[in-house]
Amino acid sequence: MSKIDDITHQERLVQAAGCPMPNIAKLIGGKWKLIILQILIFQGMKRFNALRRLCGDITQTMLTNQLRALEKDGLVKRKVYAEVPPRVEYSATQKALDLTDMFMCMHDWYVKHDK
Amino acid sequence: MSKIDDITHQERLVQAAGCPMPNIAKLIGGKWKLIILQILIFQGMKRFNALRRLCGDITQTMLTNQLRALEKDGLVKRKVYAEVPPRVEYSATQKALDLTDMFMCMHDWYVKHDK
DNA sequence: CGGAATCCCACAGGATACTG
DNA sequence: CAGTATCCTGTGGGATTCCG
Repeated sequence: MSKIDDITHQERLVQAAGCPMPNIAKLIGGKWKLIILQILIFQGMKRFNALRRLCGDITQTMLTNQLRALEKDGLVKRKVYAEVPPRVEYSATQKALDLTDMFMCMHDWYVKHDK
Repeated sequence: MSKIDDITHQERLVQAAGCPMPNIAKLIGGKWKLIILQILIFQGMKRFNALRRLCGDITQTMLTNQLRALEKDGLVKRKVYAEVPPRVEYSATQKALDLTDMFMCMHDWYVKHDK
């Protein structure tokens, strides 16, 4: 590792030490948000009921709530088609896609320690 | 990026897509665990009351609970000194230190999107 | 100082029914 | 199909007290 990279790394360490976790928890905390985001980020756009099935045993109400919150925070895009029966498609925004690295870190860590 | 690196990256993406988030949430979810871990990882060993102050307004009971849970999951080391008054020091285990990358990802993401 | 024991409650999360 | 609208419950988290 070069000297400049080393300095950059140290700087990132210092910065990360002060990162406000409560703010992050507001965005991606709770029982379902990471699950929903993982699906939309790695599997792409999904319709409501498809997402519902992939989430496991989440209820309609809860899925709606979580999706609304994620949408409000700019993590999920909601596209409604004017059709009958109705069709609504959910997908990850760029902001959500930028969490890909974090998900991979989590996965690598999980595999290393708990698999 | 070389071809082999590219394949590795693709493979990591596929793997991460199936990473069980509920299991991870069990380990580092909830209101306090990420905060506690962040302190111990980036600031090193802390005594109980020092940790308490750094956490903000966490109660003794809750801090004890969270530390016990983290210790049980191998994320926190607890060292008791046979002194009067008692002294207990908490520190991050290697398993917790391996979360450093994840914290930096979170921080970079937070800075990019919400700072 | 660093807890354990108790009691307590708001609210995250869930079950059910109804609807455009 | 993709939602609301209600009502309900469990538990994550908190306040207080006591203790070695």
